[in-house]
Amino acid sequence: MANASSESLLAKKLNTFVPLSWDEQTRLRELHSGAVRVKRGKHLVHQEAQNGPTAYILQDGWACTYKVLPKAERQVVSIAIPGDCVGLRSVLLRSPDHHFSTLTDVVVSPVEGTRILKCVSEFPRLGAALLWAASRDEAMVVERLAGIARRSAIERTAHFLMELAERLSLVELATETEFKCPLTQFDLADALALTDIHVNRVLRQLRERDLVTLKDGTVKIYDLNRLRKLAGFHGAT
Amino acid sequence: MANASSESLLAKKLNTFVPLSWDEQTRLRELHSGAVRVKRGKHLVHQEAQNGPTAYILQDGWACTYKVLPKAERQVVSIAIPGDCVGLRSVLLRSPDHHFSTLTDVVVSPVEGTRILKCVSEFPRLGAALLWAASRDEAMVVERLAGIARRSAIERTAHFLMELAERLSLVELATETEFKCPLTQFDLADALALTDIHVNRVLRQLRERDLVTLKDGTVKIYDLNRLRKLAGFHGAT
DNA sequence: CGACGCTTTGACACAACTCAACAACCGTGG
DNA sequence: CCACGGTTGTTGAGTTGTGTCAAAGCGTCG
Repeated sequence: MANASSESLLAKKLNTFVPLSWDEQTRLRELHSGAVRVKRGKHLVHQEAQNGPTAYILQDGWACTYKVLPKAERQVVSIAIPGDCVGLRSVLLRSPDHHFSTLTDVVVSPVEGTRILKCVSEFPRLGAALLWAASRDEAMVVERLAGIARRSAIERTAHFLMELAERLSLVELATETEFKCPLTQFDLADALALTDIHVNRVLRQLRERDLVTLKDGTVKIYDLNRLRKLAGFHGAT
Repeated sequence: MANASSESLLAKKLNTFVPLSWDEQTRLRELHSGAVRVKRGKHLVHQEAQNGPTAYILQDGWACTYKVLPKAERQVVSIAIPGDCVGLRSVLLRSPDHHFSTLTDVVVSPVEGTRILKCVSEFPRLGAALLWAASRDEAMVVERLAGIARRSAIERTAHFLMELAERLSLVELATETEFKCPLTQFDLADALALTDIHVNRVLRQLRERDLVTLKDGTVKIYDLNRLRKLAGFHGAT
């Protein structure tokens, strides 16, 4: 799973929203110059340094933010794919109290909050783009809330996979019919609010209905229309 | 259910976070000078006027934001009580695609987005306070997500009531043991992701266990400690 | 008075969870 | 080389929490 190109995925994504000038692009590039490798299953400590909370730009690999409840295991709040920022909201707003962890081996660029804020004030359009990204995350949390609340396990799963497909294709990590997905069934369970066992059964159903398969870390979509209908997926946040 | 005092509830709430100067207070007051009555069950149209999206400051009564899914009924995303802003996030970020509606007869002050933004840039501390309020909302959405995902119906309900109690006491609309709650069991069902029928059963259980009652629009808490334990409530966002 | 909105209750169905195995696939070390 | 434990996936049998359907009670308001 190599980084697709030398151009930053984040830049690519933001570009589809607000076309960025060359100045802005380079500045963005500077922001995530320092890349760090982190092993899978690690906690990204979002340290309250003197420079405010740290955000992480994901260059490669997947991560997630989650919450732990007293009794149950963790509930994944959002999944981050290459080109996403983890902890951006914590910088813009002040929402602590959920954790970040890596789902695969990962390459990240830590960015101190103050640097982001400074950058935003110097390049307002960049700020607008980042805000867009943040509000997109926000919208996804709400969508997920509604989904978990009101969709059946199979609809939820279908929807989740389609959302992933859409997001991944924004950074050119997915085609119409296929993409890599390193999530285990445990991870899926944490994200979908199901048991790992039930995730397995649901995946079987999806397979038996010739809709999607998830095998060896790759998702293949066989019938986009029926899948979309099942998920009640509207797309394009 | 009269407006508790001549002082704005919003001001009261923000004050507990950032002490506001007299200037800031008056400016805040100016923001919601125009009060409008709206009947219960109305849609608050969050019109995309030339002045950007409109937010509403709730002076009196309750409202909610919700999403509608293709199949199911609506899912309430957040409940707004007096002193809250509806649609603030839509102003700061750009998250449309959920709706606002009133749960009771209501008194609101519509505020155009641009006015808020202007005010924020002139009075940064006020901005900080508003951001705090927004991020608090955000945190509650996440908490709700986790709750719906991982808590049982009774835990969820208990938690929800405690959250309400805490928020209401911030604007002095709740004592330690009692507060007014105009929500019907249908409303609760929409918020808790349950059926109205099951809400009823859950409320009965809570009553039979001598924890809380909801009767004639008032919630009475009988055993705070056990309730807190049941809900896994940590309080103080 | 009837109509309507809200609550309460019961009987039943089903989706998802729990518990319990087992199979396949690693990488590691003897 | 094989044995090993650890991780992930697969499947079955039985349980349970919620949803569904149906009906009735009770205020209030017109």
